Amino acid sequence: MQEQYNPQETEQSVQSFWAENKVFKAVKDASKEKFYCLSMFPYPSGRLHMGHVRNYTIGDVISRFQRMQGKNVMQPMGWDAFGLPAENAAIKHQVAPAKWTIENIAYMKGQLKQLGFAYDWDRELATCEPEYYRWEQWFFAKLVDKGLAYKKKSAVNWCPNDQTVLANEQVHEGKCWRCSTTVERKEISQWFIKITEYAEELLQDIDKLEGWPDSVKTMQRNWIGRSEGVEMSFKVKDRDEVIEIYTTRPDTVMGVSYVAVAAQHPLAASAAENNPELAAFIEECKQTTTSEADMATMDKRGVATGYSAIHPISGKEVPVWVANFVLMDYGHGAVMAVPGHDQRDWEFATRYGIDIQQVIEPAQSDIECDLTKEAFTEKGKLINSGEFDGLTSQQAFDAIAAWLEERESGKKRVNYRLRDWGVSRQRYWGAPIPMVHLKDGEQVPATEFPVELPTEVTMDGVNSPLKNNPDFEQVSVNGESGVRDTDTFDTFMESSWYYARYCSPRYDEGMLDPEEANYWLPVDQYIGGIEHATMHLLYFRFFHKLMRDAGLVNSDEPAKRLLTQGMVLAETFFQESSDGKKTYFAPTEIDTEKDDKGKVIRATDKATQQDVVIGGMEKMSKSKNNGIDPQALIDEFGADTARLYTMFAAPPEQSLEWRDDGVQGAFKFLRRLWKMTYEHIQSGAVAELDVAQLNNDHKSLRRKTHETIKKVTDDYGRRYHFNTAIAAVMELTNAIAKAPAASEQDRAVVREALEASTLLLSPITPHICHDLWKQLGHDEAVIDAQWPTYDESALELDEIALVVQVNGKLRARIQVPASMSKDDIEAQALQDENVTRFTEGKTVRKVIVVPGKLVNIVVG
RNA sequence: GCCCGAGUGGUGAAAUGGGUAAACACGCAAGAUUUAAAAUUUUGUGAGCAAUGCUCUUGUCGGUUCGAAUCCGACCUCGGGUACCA
Repeated sequence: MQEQYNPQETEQSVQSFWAENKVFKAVKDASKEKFYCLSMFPYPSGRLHMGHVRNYTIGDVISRFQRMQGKNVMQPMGWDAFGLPAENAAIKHQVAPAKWTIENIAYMKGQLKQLGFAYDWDRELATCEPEYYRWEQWFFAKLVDKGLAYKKKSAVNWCPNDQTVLANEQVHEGKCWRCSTTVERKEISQWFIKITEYAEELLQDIDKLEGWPDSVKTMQRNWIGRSEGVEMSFKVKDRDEVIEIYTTRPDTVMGVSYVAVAAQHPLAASAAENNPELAAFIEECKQTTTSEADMATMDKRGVATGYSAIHPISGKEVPVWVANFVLMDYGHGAVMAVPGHDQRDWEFATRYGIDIQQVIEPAQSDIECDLTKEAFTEKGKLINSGEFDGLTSQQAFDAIAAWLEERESGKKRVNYRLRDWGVSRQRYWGAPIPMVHLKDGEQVPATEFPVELPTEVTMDGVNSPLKNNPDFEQVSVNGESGVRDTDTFDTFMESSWYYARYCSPRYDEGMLDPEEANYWLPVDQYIGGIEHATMHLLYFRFFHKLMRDAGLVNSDEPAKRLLTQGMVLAETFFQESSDGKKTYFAPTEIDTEKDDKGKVIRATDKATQQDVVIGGMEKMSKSKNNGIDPQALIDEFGADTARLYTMFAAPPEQSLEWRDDGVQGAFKFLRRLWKMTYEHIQSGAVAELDVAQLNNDHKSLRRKTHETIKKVTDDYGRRYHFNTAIAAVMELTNAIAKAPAASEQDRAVVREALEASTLLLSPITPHICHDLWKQLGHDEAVIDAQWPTYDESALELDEIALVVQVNGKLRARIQVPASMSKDDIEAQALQDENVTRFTEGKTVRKVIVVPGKLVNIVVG
């Protein structure tokens, strides 16, 4: 054994050992319990950043731990290869998206290998490969046949100058990020998948997700947004139209003082014909983005149509307004407005001088209700509501629904906030939507797959290379000539089923090999960023149910356990040009000045020495250019240090502001462990451990060893708190350093402690532990070693330390025999000198004894 | 705006089901070693004070409890998501 720890040498040789022996190849084996551990695959943006290192180290630690527990572990890796950044890079660097993506994959794969992750690389896949997306296209065609996919008009962000569709990310403060033109909404025809048909099941099955964090489950419930309400119609006076609305507060219906419709509502268009003010307003409403955050924070405005609607119960006339906050995509594009009992309606009514009617009064008189200040939005008792007066909100819900139902002007209805999934993207770098438009206007699925995306293309930044490309567009289906859809799929499509494809990635007779899929699925542990809580993780669950209903898998949910890692954040720096365009700087391009708390207070561009704006801590991403590349860290200290430091910095679920202050410390610890093992081996023969012969020093180190095994096993297997697992091993190694090593029996106890440390750390720092394990005299590789178990008898204590409090304040510490009774403990505590100082002259009112912990004496 | 989180020493954090606040590290200070430095190593390190001890301290304010970082209420700040970034 070498005296010095040389991470580069160790890591290279251990990695070759793994590769040559195909140590991580996963093969179906019905005799063993399987464990499918999956980390969310990366978008190949160019280089790994610390968020990736953190995510993949967590997955690797869990995989290695489960394997040492005897499970048949499968841990795959692949690439979420389609997406917008490739198109942006293509335009910026004049390189085809496919080429750029493939080069990035090659580089990042090299980085993942350097980090020593236990992947079965034979299962690698990239979503831009035709062998992958052909099955997605095939599956979509099935959904079309089943009526689960359909086409409808829907709004996109449109840049009228570039004549192109923009993603929300490409719109900054309502303006195009390239040319700063004001962005408009444009309605275009697009494909949708009926996720709403599965809304109820997606909601109900959240209860089955026992291993998922509550925060994610709550977010999904709220996202699906089930509500019970009433649907009713308001006739438009002197016209044929009817306005359909949905409300969750039918109890307030007698307080309706206007009806508001979306700017895109047909009634708005007809009213605008003779109303230039309204026409101008509708035109103006086009100039908003499609993002919900923008809609919700914008100034709420409206214009009256001049039409009146007839209240379905009272028969009273109320004005019809067009309002910018009513969404055409949600419900029927119209709402009833009750300013007395809805805050948004109240603000709108106050602004435009519309009546505010109180129809609900508080159930108790001590609840404040002043409609001149704000709406009263709580439930209560009905007033000013004719025959419904006196009912509670709850009773009125049913009574009003029944009243409407009898007269066929309304009914109860369950509604969901969840909308159908729009999957059409007017972009090039994605999986082509396999639909063909025939001459007669009919749209039919392609019959041959894949519908291959041409990869030798040039991007001009405006038009998709698929458009006006006869080689791609012209096609014949069943002898009829047609034109292909030139849109591509939302990239969430690919990431919704990759986990299933990993089970049989080369299978070419179908989307999934049923035997493999049903052996490995569901995923036992899924790991990824919390930012995916609603969208990806909902589509992922939805797709699993679609595949189940197509007979491809036999489970209801795709993943048993979910670990959402907190984001790795880093400071962002940018400069803003006069037209509002932001240029982001990488942290390496910036010099910073920090205050004494380490907060950045000034930043300058290294190249120009100009000040730049400090944008705050944000998640590491390509678009903010704030990713920290782990390469320098790996080059200097090795993968084990990078892995150890990342795991030691914080528990996985916590977000982490990146700083590398402690990297040296992690490296130092590994060097110390190496040296300690080296010295132990040099120090001479080791006896067989003889438990009967142990002295107190031996017992104490041995107790520490077994306490550590117990704690670390719990931290890995149940808590997923790797930072405290590492701290526990550090404590153990500190104890080893202080332990005597003179006799053979001394060294036997030390040997046991060192072997435990090596095994316990091996999931986190697998390279060094592989070497140390061999040096400690084992033939098998550490990855094939059995996870250690603790010896209950080693944990036993004769005496325990208790804390004594007086009125909740710590006053004394006492040593008592472990078997002492509560009464005797109480007596001993009351006699303690440090206690009597505070109890003297006072009455002891109560004594609380918490076994094994403390005694609290209450005096007064 | 709405939904979900988080806030503890100079710093990263720990305290697992209401029971000793600050484990384990980083940094810093002093010592040993060294011609010197690095490396290594020992000790100290929440704040204040009349310092063998006492008081205060987990974003702020209030509450429940023998006992609160932990539970409840209100607020402040930061992060994530908000349906075309992935």
